[in-house]
Amino acid sequence: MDIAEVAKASGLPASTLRFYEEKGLIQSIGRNGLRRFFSGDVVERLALISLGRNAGFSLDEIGEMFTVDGAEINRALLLAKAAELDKKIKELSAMRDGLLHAAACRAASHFECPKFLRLLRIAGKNQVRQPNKLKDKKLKRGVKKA
Amino acid sequence: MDIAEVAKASGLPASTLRFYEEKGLIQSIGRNGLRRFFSGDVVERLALISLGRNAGFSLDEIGEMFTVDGAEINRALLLAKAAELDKKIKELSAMRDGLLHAAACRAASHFECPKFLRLLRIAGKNQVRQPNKLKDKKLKRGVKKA
DNA sequence: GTACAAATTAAAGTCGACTTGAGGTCAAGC
DNA sequence: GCTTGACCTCAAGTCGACTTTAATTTGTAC
Repeated sequence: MDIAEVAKASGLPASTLRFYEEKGLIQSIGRNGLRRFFSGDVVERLALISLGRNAGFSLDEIGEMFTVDGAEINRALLLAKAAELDKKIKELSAMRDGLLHAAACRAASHFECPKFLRLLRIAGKNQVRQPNKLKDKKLKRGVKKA
Repeated sequence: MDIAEVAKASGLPASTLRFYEEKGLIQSIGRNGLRRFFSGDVVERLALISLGRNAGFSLDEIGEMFTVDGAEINRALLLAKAAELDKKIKELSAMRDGLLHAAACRAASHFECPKFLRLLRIAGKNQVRQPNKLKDKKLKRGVKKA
């Protein structure tokens, strides 16, 4: 497939595909003159990458996770990442419950509501700071605002 | 409390506190000369902000969510954000299961494993692109690498 | 054989969330 | 009365993940 086809199939702009190739996340299977040529597999790989990004992993992490070093995958790393996600899921659940409660609660300030405060503390447990995330901004191609 | 006390109590650097104030996320209750003076409440508010960041909301979103416009809170917005989190939670769960499976599965390439591919597709449903997230990098103060 | 849409490169720009740096103010201790 | 350390402001810098731009270079259709 040429880059335009991959772009259409994956929903990613060609510039991103080139960028990913440069980072080593995907590979073109050759060139037709200057033009890259990709195997169909790249589309699934891109899906996996998008998934990882969506789950909050950086491109570098994704690279580590899904590269076969030799023939042996980094199983320990995958398990660690799974555990990370699990923790994150618990935090998000607490946050969601907090929001739902805040929307329903009648206390003028949430800080006066013991239930809310309790959720705050639960969610605050083993918290991990991170740059920025989730936010859906540049959902230009294919995906519409949630 | 002065800024150093808030910094210690919240685990955030003073520079961040100034930045948050500038963005309108927190307020100092006055000045002692040049020096800001904060009420103790700000610490809980900061906890809430950290929580929101951790859940993937941008500072602007957090501002919208937890500002009392008039006396009436944005309940609809809170519900919408809760729903967003709920979706995210489902995606992360699928991803986690995918990782766990990948770590256990014997197929040389995951792309040959139907179970993995199925998880891929499930998680890929109503996906939402986002800038970058989760990653714990600048966890300098208080919080250690996960 | 020529035009042109599409691909290529390298470099620079963007965005959010902070951090860092330079230069200045001020209360307290010596 | 002067140094010091904590705080201040404003501007510029950083980081990850891309995007944009400008200047080419084609493959392909006519």
